Amino acid sequence: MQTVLHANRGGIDLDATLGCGQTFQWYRAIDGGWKGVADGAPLLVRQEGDALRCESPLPEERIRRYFRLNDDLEAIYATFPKDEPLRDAVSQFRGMRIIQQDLWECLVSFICATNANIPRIHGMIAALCRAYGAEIAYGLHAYPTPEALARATESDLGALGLGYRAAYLVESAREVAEGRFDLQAFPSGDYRSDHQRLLSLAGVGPKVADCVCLFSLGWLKAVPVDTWVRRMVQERAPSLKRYSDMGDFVRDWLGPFAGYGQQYLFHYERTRAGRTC
DNA sequence: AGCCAGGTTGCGG
DNA sequence: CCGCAACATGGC
Repeated sequence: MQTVLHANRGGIDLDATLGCGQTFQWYRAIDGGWKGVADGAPLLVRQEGDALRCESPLPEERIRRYFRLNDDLEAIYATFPKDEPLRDAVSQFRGMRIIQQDLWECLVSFICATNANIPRIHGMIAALCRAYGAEIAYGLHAYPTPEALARATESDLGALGLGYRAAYLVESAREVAEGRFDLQAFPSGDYRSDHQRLLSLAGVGPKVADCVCLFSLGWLKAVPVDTWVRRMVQERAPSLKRYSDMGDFVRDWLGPFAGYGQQYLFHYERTRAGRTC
């Protein structure tokens, strides 16, 4: 079915939202829109001003939640510091929204994302979905379920070019498929608790756990400290070394929506450095 | 060609 | 707790 969904204050910048490195299985459609998978279902979406024209079997509320269309971006921007890099980033990508992805999809994405660049992450996940994900529309594959990946072997996934991530993915898939790790327990209501529990999965360290907290669990204060964020922190606080200290520094710097601010800075720095994907 | 990439792990101090 | 090397591979 087709629907038009209007974004809350701040509008929507769909290209930035889908292209800023928080999700990796969206493709530009011929009409200038995007096609992809949201919560396991196919979704065609095109921006029309401050609204999204969508075609999907998903109910409207699921799509609104996926794109966080109810977030009041103007209110969030108002909490940001007046620092120059962030002001530039916000003016350049006004309307970019943190999205709220399915937990397992998000885990798969960011376990694969470790120590790889964004174009390569696209390729790895595309190969994974083609090989192990159900075809849910013409040419469009869903993410593989935990059960499907649990049946694979490390060398099966290695053949897809995942490198050492293959072993982590199979191990974590088995933890979930065999009931030792309960996805339904998230979110718990406490950011620290969610973050710590995610660390027990193979291939999930503090940074991946923060990506999941921010991009799936809705913890807008979660700050994934990757190489780009680390560089920005070390320009301002060269003495900081520990992951948790750098995260706390960014939360202190950017405020209660630090995860949102971090994403604007991340995308700004990366595109400024010449990256286009 | 060589460095870098949305890091994590397992080791020794 | 800390620092550090190994890890597998492709993009640029």
